[in-house]
Amino acid sequence: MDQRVKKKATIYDLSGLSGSSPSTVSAVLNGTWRKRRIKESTAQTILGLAELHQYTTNLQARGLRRSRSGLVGLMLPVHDNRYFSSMAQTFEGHVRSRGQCPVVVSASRDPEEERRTAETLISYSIDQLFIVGATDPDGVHEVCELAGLRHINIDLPGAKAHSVISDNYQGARMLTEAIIRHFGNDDRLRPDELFLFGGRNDHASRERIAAFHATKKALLGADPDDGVQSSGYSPDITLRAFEAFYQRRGKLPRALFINSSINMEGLLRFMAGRPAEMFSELVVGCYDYDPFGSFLPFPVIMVRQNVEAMITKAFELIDGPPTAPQTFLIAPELIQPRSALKGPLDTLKDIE
Amino acid sequence: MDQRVKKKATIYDLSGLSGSSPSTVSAVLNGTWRKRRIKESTAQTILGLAELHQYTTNLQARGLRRSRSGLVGLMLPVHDNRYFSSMAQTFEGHVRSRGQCPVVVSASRDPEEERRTAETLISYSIDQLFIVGATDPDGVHEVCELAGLRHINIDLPGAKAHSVISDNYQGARMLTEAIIRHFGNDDRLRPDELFLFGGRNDHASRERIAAFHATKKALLGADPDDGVQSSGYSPDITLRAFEAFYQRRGKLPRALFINSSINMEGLLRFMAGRPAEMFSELVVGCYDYDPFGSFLPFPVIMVRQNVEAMITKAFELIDGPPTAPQTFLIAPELIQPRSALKGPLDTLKDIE
DNA sequence: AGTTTCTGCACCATCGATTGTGCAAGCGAA
DNA sequence: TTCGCTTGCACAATCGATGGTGCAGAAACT
Repeated sequence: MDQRVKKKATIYDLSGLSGSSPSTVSAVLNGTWRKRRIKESTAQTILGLAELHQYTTNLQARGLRRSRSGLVGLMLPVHDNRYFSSMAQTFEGHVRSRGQCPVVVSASRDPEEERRTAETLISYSIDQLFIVGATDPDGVHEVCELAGLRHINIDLPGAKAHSVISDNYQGARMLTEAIIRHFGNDDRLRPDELFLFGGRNDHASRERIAAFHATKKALLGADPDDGVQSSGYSPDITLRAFEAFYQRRGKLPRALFINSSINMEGLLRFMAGRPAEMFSELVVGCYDYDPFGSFLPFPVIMVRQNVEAMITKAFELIDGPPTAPQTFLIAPELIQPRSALKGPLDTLKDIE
Repeated sequence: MDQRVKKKATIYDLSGLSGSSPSTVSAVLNGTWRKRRIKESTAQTILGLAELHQYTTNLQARGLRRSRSGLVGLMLPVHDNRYFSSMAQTFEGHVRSRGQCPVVVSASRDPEEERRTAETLISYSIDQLFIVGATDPDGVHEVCELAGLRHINIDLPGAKAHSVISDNYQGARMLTEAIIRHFGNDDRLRPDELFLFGGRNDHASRERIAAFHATKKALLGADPDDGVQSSGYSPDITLRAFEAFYQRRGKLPRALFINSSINMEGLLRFMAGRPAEMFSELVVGCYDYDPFGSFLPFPVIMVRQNVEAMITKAFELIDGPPTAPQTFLIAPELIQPRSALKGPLDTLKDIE
C-alpha cells in the first residue's frame, strides 16, 4: 500500500510476516523448496506475501553467497558499428532466453582497457565472458584464467582459449574474386587497379590480406607490392590514406577492397565534398555488411559474417567440457550490391 | 607464484599476511585509510601485498554492504542501430571517465521487458539508470521509484521523471522544409508528392508528424489526409507500407519524409530487386543520421540528434538535486546529403 | 606526576541470501 | 509401548567488504 520510499523487502521481512524462518523463505523463493521438503501450503503463503510486498531477490547478496551472479558479459571493441551492434543484439537474445542477464561493454581496442574491463566484470562475478575482437585476447585470457572464469574469443582468435571467428581467408577470397569478376572480360581489371584499404596487424586483417594477394595474383596474374594500404580501424586514418593515394596518383583505383565498414567510413569522408561523378565508375568490395552501405551509388559487394552462427557456436563451446584451445571458422556470406537483408531486429515484434 | 586455480585473495587473506585487521586492510584498499588514521607504512605494506597477490575487490560484497554497485545502466530499445549504438558509445565514455562501470542492455521496446529489465538492474543495485526510447517510461519510473533509484528518460519523455529529448518538432520542421526547398521553384513539389513513412504513437513521432503537417501546409498550401503512413519501428512493416503505396499509386512519391533509420531500412528493402532508376528522382529526408545513408544514390537529407549534448544534459540532471519532472529539448542538426560526420568513435585512439 | 589529546588500529555488527545440518513431531510397524 | 522412518522446518555459518565505536599507548600540556 504505502510503498513510499520504503526499503525493499528481504527474506527477513517475509520471514517475520510469515512466521517461517529466513532459510525457508529463501528456499521457497529460489525454487529449491521441494528439495528441502517444504510443505506446499507454507510455500504458497510465502509466495503470496512475496507478491504482495513486491519482493525481489537482492542479486548481489545471492551472487556473493553463490559466487556467481547470473550476469553474462560481452566485451566489444566498440558499440557504434553495425557488425558489433548486431553481435550485441544477437547475444542479448541468447542470454535472455537462458534466463540470465546480458551485460555489454566496450573496451576500445585498447589492451590495457580490455584487461581492466575484464577485471571489473570479474569483480561482479559474471558467469561467462565473450570476448569480441580483442586486440590482446591472451592478455584478457590471463585475467579470466586467474579468476576461473569461462571465456571465449570471437572474431579475433587467441591462443589460450577457444575462438570462434569468421573464415576470413575464404571470405576475402570470395570478395576479391567477386570484385574482379564484376568487370567483364572485355573490361578486365589490371593488377594496379585494385587496392586494399584498411587493416591492421591482427589475425583477421592478415588473413584477408593474404587471401587478397593470392586471389589477385591468381586471377590478375600479379600484385604489386603497394597493393595494400593499412590504415587501422579508424575512419580518419583511412581518409588520410585515400587522400595520400589520390595525391600520388591523381585518381582513385577503379576497384577497392575495403577491410571493414569502419574503413569504409573513411571512404565516405573522402567522398564528402568531392563530386559524385568521381566515384561513378568505382567498384568496391567491403569486408562487412551494412544495409545502407549496400546501396551506395556504385556497386558495393559486401561480406556478411554469420553473427548468429558465431554466437551459437560460442555458447556451445563455452558450455561444453573444457578442451584444448581450438579455433573454429564460420563461413561468411557474399552479399551482392543492393541487398537489404534481415537482421537480428527482425525477430522482435513491433506494434501495428 | 603458484596462482593456479587458486581462489582470489580477500581482505582476510591480506589481513593474515600483513598482521593487520581486515578493517584496516579494507580501509587501505578502498582509499579511506587517511581518514581512518592508518599509518603510511602500514598502508604501504598492505598495498604491496595486494599487488603481489593480485588482490581485486569483490564488488558484489562491496555492493551488498554499501547498497550501491558502481554500475550505471543504460537501457536501449535495441542495439543494432547507429543512433542507439552511438548513444551507447557516448554513454560509456562518460561513465568510464567517472570511474564507474557502464552496463548497456536492450529491452526491445516491450513495456513488460522494460520493467523486467529495470527490476533486474535494480537487483544488482545499479546506481543510476538512463532510460532511452522506452515505450513505457512511466512504467519503468514506477519500478525505479519504488527502489529509490535515480533515473532519467532520454529520447522519449516520461511524465514522472526528467526527460532529455530531441526537439523533434523543430527537427522535423527543418527537415520538411529542407525537403521542400530541395526542389527549386520551377520544379515545385505538389502536396500529394510528399509523404511521411514510419512513426508510431509515441511522443517523438507525434511531434514529427505534427511538424510535418504544419510545415507542409505552410509551404505547400495543403496536406492531404493520407500524407502519413505509420509503420512502427520495423523495417518489414515499413516495406509493406511502401509496397501497398506502390500498389495503389503505381509509383512512389517524389519526396519522402522517413521517420527513422529503421524505417529507412524498410525503403532499402523496397529498393532491393527493383531497378535503381526507379529511385533516381527521389528525394528523401530521414529523421536520423547514418553515414552510409547519407550517400545513397539520391539526395538524402538527414537529421542528426545531438547525442553528446543529450547525454551530457542527462548526467547533469541525474546528478543534480531532485526537482519536479521536466522535459529538456536538445536541438538536432540538419545534415546535407553526402556528409560523413565524425562520431563518438573518433575520440578513440587507433594504432598507426 | 596527572590529565588531556592524539595516533593507530582492532572489534564487531551488518548488508541479504544460501545451504549443510540437526531435530522435533507424526506415523506406522513390531 | 517402543523403535525407526519420514516430514517439515529452524539454526547458524558463510560469502567479502564496510564503517561506527572503542581502546591502548604515546605525546603534549599543566
